[in-house]
Formats: sequence, structure tokens, C-alpha cells
Amino acid sequence: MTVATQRVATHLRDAILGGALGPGDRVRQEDVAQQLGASRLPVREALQMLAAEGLIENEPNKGARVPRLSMHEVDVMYRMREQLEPLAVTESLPQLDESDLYRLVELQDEIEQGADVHGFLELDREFHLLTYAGCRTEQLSTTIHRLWNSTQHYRRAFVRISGPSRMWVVNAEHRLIIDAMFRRDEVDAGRFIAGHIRRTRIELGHHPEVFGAKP
Amino acid sequence: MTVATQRVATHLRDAILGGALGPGDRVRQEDVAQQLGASRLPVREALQMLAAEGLIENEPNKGARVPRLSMHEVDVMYRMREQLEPLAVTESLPQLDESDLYRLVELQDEIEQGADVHGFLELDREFHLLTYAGCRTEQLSTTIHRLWNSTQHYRRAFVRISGPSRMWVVNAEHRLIIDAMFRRDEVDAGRFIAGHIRRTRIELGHHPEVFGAKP
DNA sequence: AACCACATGATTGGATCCAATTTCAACCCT
DNA sequence: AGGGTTGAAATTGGATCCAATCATGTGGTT
Repeated sequence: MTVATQRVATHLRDAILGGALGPGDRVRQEDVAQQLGASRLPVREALQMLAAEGLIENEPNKGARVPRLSMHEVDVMYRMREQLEPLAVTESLPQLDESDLYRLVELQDEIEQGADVHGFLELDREFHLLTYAGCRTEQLSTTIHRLWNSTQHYRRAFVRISGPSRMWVVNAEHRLIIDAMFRRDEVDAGRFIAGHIRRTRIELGHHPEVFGAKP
Repeated sequence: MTVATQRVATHLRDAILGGALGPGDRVRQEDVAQQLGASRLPVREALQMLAAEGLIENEPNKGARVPRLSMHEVDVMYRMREQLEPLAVTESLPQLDESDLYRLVELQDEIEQGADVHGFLELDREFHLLTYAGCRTEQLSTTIHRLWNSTQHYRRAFVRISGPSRMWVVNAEHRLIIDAMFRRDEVDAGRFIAGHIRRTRIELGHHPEVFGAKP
């Protein structure tokens, strides 16, 4: 199963996360198969996986699409993150060593040097997921990864719209998270993380145009 | 894809939830295929789905197994439930009508009449999942369903061990949840639910034998 | 007797083929 | 001209077949 299926799944995941595939886009089995020089079989298996991850919608006899999320759905998914990510950092922090924390500082330095939308999304994602990298409970870390993946498109649209004017808030929050982690204070870190997510969720709520139908 | 794949997935899910397949058990593609009168193909696709759901572990070229969870993993999954289920009831409650709530009363009446382990697990599961049935955000409700599914085996072992002596606590908690829901007080309901899960989690922590290796 | 090499059977992985369903467009009827 | 209908092309669903990999047991060697 796995080698070809994983290749295809990774390819499609990257395409969706990178924005090459957006909400509502159709994914034809044959296209993907040819594109990767494989048969349709691993493509079908990969689509099943991605459907279970929520990155793909699979309608019987009709094919696969990238799902379109409503503002309310994304709002709830951010609320899920507010609940889960503090738990994840509690699990993760004891397992992270100093070098991991210094990597966080590096990433935040890069973020503050300024980057385009794509660059920021990459760095921000790596920053937060590294924060949870020490979490050894599969179900928790994969759930969080999936929430990030499924909302990535809307985060991109939001970053594009909101521009750099409120960037200092993000930076301050990230610095506070890092500091709490160096202090090995997972309660504090969790609070800052939840606040970070909550603020973003509320700002997102002011931009319904992100969820408008595509032209 | 879907019709045969769904049939197989449902069959395997039921087998795992019902206890016919336990942690560590191997799942051979051919066996399942013959058992359901299908080819191996839909079986493979179903296994991919279940792997993404966490109900199956899929090792390349080695086959599929029901994963074995450690006590710590189950503990974290219960903590996830403590965080997510109050959110789910907040989303769900406004969508539930009186008849749903009366169905909760019915289920609790049945629970209090006493049932064997299997019967209680079924009723308890239906009770709680009905509580969240109004939640219209896929990612939230499927995440909760998966947490229930993955931990079902250990819940069964726990119920079997702990016996009926503390049953009155469960009943009291359920009644309080129902009352809060009739009052349309989702904050109260969420608190009772979180407490219910937390108490179970802690009692589970006193029974490490549930997670011991199988003979 | 213990251990390694090898071969054989069992099981999974991948591709091709055929059937079933959907989609879409041309066409006919009113 | 508009709307519904029928047909063909495109696409997905499922089965069989072959290749690759893993597990197991046998035999030989030290």
C-alpha cells in the first residue's frame, strides 16, 4: 500500500496547503496518477486517507473535491485549537530540549525580518508545530495538524487581507510563548497560545469576505 | 469507491467496537474480503480510512493491526474529550429539540434499569453522542466520535472491572447533564460533562491492569 | 546443539482491465 | 426559443492478475 499511497497523499496535501488546490476544486484520479507516474489505485487510497483527514470530500461516483468551509465551521475549528493546543504544549514541553527552544527563537527572528505571505505562513506553521513536537500522543498531535491543514487556505486569505499593520501583536505573542517555554511554565505558555488563537479567531470573524464564494 | 468501501469500513468498525477485534489483533485483507464477499480492493481502501481514523495501524508490507494504547495515551485522549465535549454541547444544544432531550431521559431510564457490560456501553455511547448530535461542524463531531471509538476497548475493560458499585455516580452525573440541557444552559451542561469525563479518567488511572499485555 | 543461509509459502502492493454511473451536449418536441 | 430527453464520452468503482516483500521452516555447517 503505503509507499506509493504516501507519496500521492503527500503530493496532494502539499498542493492543498500550498494553495495550488483551493476550496471547491475537483481532483481527478487520472490526472493525479499521470502527474506522479503511478496508477489510479494508490491515488484512490490516498484520497480515502485525505477524506478521513478532512482535506478532501469524497462523493460516491462523483469524485473528490477540496471542501469549502463556512465561517462558522472555521470559527469552531479555531475554538477546538484553543482547547487542544494548550493541552498539547503541556504534553510537549517536558520532552523538548534547549536546542528546540533556540530553534523557536530562530524562527521568530526570521518572522520579524519580514516575509511574504507564503513565507510567513510557512514559518508560523513551523513555529507552532515545533511547539507541539514533543507531544507523544498520536491522536492529539494529528488532530492539531489536521486542524491546521484544513484551515490553511483561510489563514492565507486572512494574512493577505490583514497586511503587516498588526504584525507586532503576533510577534509579541510569539515572544511571550517562547519566554514561558524557556521558563518551563506550560500553564503560562498554554494561556498565551490560547489567547493568540482566540485573537486570531475574532479578527477572522471581521473578514467574512474570506469565506465568500469564488468568482 | 464508496459503497463497498463504506460497507467494509462499517463492518470492521463494528468488529472493533464490539470487541471481536482487540488491540494487537492482525487484520488480513483476504479474510475480510471473503467474509464480506468482496475483493481485496475495497478492503484496502477501508483500511486506509480506518488508519486515518486511528482505529487501525497500517505498517507497509506487513499488514494492518488494531493498535495497542498505553495508559498515558488513553489519559491524554480523555483530556482531549474534557476539552472538546463541552464545546460540542455548546454547538449542539441550540439545535436539539424537546424530543431529543426526552430521548436522553429514556436512555438514562434504561441505564438505571441495569444492563450487562455490553448493554451499558451501547446505551452510554448513544446517550453522550446524542448530546452532541446537533453539532453541525464535521471536524468537531468526527473528532469526538473517533476519541470514543479508539478508547472503546479500554472503556469496556474498565466497566467490567469496576462493576456496579459506583454506578450511582454515573447516574447522578447523567441526570445533572440532562437537567442542564432542559434548562438550555450549555455552560452548566459542559461543566457536568467535563467533570464526568475527568472523574472517569482518574478512576481509569487506578486500574493499570486494563492496559497490561494480553496473555 | 546453536546459528546462519536459503528456499518456499503466505501476504501485501501495484497495474491493467471491464462494468457502472455520471456528465454533458446535441437533438427533438412542443 | 425553451425545456426536456437521449445518447456518447468521461470518470469513477470493482475485480482479477502479476510482482514484490515478508514470514517460516528446512537443511547444512561449525
